[in-house]
Amino acid sequence: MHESITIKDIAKALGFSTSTVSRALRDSHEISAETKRIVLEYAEKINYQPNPIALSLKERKSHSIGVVVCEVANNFFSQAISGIESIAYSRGYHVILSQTHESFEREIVNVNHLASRSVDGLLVSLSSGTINLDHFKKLHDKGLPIVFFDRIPKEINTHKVASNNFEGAFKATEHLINSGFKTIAHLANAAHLSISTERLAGYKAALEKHQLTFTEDLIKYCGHGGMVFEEVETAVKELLHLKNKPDAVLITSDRLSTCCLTILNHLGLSVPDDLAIAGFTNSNTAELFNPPLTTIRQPAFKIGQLATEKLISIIESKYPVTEFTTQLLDTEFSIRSSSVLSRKPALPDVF
Amino acid sequence: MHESITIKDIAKALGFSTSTVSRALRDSHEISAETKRIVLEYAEKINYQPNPIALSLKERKSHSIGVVVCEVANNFFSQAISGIESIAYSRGYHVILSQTHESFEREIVNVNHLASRSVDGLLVSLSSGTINLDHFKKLHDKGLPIVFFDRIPKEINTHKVASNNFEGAFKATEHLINSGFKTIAHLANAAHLSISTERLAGYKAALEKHQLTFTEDLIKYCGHGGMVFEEVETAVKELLHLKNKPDAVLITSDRLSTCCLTILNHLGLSVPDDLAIAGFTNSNTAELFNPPLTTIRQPAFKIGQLATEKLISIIESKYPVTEFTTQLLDTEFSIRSSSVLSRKPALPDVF
DNA sequence: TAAATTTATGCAATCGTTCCCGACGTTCTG
DNA sequence: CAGAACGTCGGGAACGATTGCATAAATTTA
Repeated sequence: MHESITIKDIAKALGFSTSTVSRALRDSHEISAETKRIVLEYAEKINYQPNPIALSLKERKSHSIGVVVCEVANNFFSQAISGIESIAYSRGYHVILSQTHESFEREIVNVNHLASRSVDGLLVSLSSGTINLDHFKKLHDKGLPIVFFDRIPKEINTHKVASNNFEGAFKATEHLINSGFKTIAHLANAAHLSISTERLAGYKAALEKHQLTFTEDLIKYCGHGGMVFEEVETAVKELLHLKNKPDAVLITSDRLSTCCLTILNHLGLSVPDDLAIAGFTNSNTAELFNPPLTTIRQPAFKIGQLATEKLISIIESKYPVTEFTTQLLDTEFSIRSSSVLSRKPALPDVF
Repeated sequence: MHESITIKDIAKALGFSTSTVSRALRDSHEISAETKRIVLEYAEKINYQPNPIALSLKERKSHSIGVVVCEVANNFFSQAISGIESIAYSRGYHVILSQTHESFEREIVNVNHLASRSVDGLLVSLSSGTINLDHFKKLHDKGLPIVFFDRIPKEINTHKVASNNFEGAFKATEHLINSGFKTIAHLANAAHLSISTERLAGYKAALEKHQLTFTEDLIKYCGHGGMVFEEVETAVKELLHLKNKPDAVLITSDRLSTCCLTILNHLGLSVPDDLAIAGFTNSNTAELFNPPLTTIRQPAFKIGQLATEKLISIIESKYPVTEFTTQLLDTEFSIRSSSVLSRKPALPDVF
């Protein structure tokens, strides 16, 4: 890739100046039709490609956006990234990927690495290890466009796109209640994440609406979100040994859902008879599970698309953007046998 | 992000020339210790960050690698990308993502877009729509480092990393034979992909070894690799209506495996009694399926890592690389109930 | 016909950095 | 003590493109 041709080569070959060539290629009005033709034909012939890095330097714009997620190999995030890529591609932006592995330090390093002017904007889903947002605030104050998605912070005023986690959890919990379950546990990701608090709130609201008392014991947090199997195993076992043993559990994370099902299968427990399950997951195969899993599915692809559109709108805005939105997208609730008792028919879900 | 500080600002503030500042920051031997101290302290104080784009222009190196895959939201590829990111990150490279959606045209556009000098090398898994490799050859001849992984071409001489598809298919087929199945169908991705031909060869070899005759009818190709459900549905139904109806099927693609199981469940057929299944998939939840799915799993993460290491080794090589390797990594075979008859005990797998 | 305008092009600065080369001053060598 | 050697530093040309300004020729206008 060293003998790459530049505008200078064209100028030299054709006897023009570089400015004339540049303008001809850009179809400037101040270049004669004849000159344009000559330049364009020659450029075409030798397959001239403008150097994007030189352009970036000049325009102070890299035409690329950085994506910061905890893990790529995850149903939700890979779908979201697919959405991000689709929009970015169509708008002429490159997508640069980085993973935090739920580590605060890694998030700081990645964000700064991306931000040190090689990226026009950032698309971020917070890591569970994030304990403060200074690294984002600093960049945001400097004027770097940032859009948060899925795991979003309250403290930073910018566009945010996420699922309607409250309603997703509310609906699923209400479904469990309507299906006849009385003691509903809650298995969650790291407690401080927006997805956790919002889903917990939805869960609580559903309990309250149906006059079920909320018990702290029934809430279990798994800080690693299912990445550490033992953590989930302990949590599930603790739930099962409770005096007020739950008959159902709402699981608010993808990996947690599958982990929990695995654990119950290993323990030889029957789902839903011993313990019913409804879980947040973006797996495409929940229907295939044994038993088929009742799921709350997030519109991951759409979330990625919307977040990217909003980011690019900030990037390309002529004037500073000060009005920001937080957009919540509805989740998709699918009732399957993991939450419907086989021995006694379930009550109708509407009532 | 406009008031970003440059080496010039430091020079002006400190009364040095830009060259001195640059050298001081680079810890050049021709700068006095005292000057270095002053410059470094000041740079630290005002949080100077070198402009990577200017560096790229100067060094003709972007410190980023382009990844071209058909689909991010896919178990195998998202795991592979995770491996790619892990190595790239540790070696100081950015990962730029693009998807072809199995389209030839899109592959050409993406590859050229990435290659037009904004990327130091390319990591490619071919799309199923790819009918010729001219776009890669052109770039490869120009000196752009390319490493292929998973779906690899024969015609281009460079590093390649993939699974040992032959052996994976061979083992699984032999397992089906040893489990007592006589008529083993083969459900595959687009016929011309390396993964398809290699897996087909493994399948044929196992049949041959066990004196089973190979029948063309029993091979069904799904050009969209399971992205188009109807295509798979048609293929499966055709298999089921064959005069020599298969009692087992080897499925050689991730999405195809789950699609097929879904279809069989929908048809009310019992797996493995009506039709046994063994499939290539990188799903983490095959164990949870109904029935648990016998799988051939590819070391996706490792493949991504190795491919990236090889790519970076070419990129950073002082002299032109002419010796290339094709590395095949072993697959992981997990026998589960989808391939083991419940009515009659299976024959031992060894023998 | 002189002046004003338009047309088509070149010059040179710019983006932020590196690095070759030259210019000092000091110290060492013979 | 002259010259070499060294240690420090600045000037300025790159890298590849864009663009404001100047300029020359051609054309129009008065």
